Amino acid sequence: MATKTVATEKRYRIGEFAAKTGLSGPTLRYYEKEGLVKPHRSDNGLRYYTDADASWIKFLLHLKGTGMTIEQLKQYVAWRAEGDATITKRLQLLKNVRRGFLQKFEELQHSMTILNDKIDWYQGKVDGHISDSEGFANYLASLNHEE
Amino acid sequence: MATKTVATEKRYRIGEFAAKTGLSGPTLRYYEKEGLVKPHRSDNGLRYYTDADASWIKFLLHLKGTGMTIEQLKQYVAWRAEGDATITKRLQLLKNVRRGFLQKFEELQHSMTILNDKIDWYQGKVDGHISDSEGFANYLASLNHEE
DNA sequence: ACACTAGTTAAAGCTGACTTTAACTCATAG
DNA sequence: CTATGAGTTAAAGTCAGCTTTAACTAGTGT
Repeated sequence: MATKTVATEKRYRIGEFAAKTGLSGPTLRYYEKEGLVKPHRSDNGLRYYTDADASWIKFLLHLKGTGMTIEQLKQYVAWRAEGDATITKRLQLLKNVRRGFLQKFEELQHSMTILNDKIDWYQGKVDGHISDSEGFANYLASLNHEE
Repeated sequence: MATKTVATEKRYRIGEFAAKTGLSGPTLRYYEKEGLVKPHRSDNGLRYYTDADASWIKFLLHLKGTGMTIEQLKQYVAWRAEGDATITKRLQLLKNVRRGFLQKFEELQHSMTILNDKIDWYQGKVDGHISDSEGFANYLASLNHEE
């Protein structure tokens, strides 16, 4: 009789999985309570997570990183659970998220410009390239940057 | 006897100034309590702000936009009030802020890539370019994108 | 056997950044 | 003269997103 070998996927308990994903144990339980992730349970009742769960969490964190709130993620997850019928809704949601994100992104770039200008201005003062009396507004104007 | 005309700068009361800066009245008072902005007072005791205050607020909001917390802004403002002796400290603070910001910015770009890919993937499903069975992980791999 | 570490739950607490409320005054139009 | 609207203060409340606590159980190393 041949022995059947089952390729068993790696099981991560919450501590190991927390380290793997960069989240804390409590945060993982919190996400579970919110329905964002559904870990499995081994015979002894302890949670375990798989590599597939890790990919899922990473994807969620990317969505979160673009500005989606936990509530929006919950909505997304709920639609996902409903199956293909909700694909257009999910697509629409993600497109809305992207619109908001692009808007925020432009503001970030502008803020970055101002921050860089200010750093250059301070650096100029420190290095003596900019006169003691030249104000930042003047300096910005000289760069054709606003605000 | 010639009459001396003083060019008086425009005075904004809190409501008008709130509209001008996009902040709320309460937020302006909150910022004042935190020492981030010092409005002036007219004879009747009401706050007023000037265009210079507006520039200052806009600059603060840009710094805030790059990830500085209110606490960091308070530190910055405190150093500024101490005069030129703290210029290197301020420069250092802003450089630290920039380091953190650039880090976050890269993560944002990565998240953006993932979001775009996901949207394209859904779009492909909706348009029928992507087979019902092709998973997102596969799709990402086909683009040489990770996670 | 006993300590130590990791896990379990529900619930309360925390942080940052405001927002809202309460109770008031002051300036101006009708 | 009184109603309206904007301003004033201090203090309490809100919200998202965790984090901490309390009180417990279960598995592992010496």
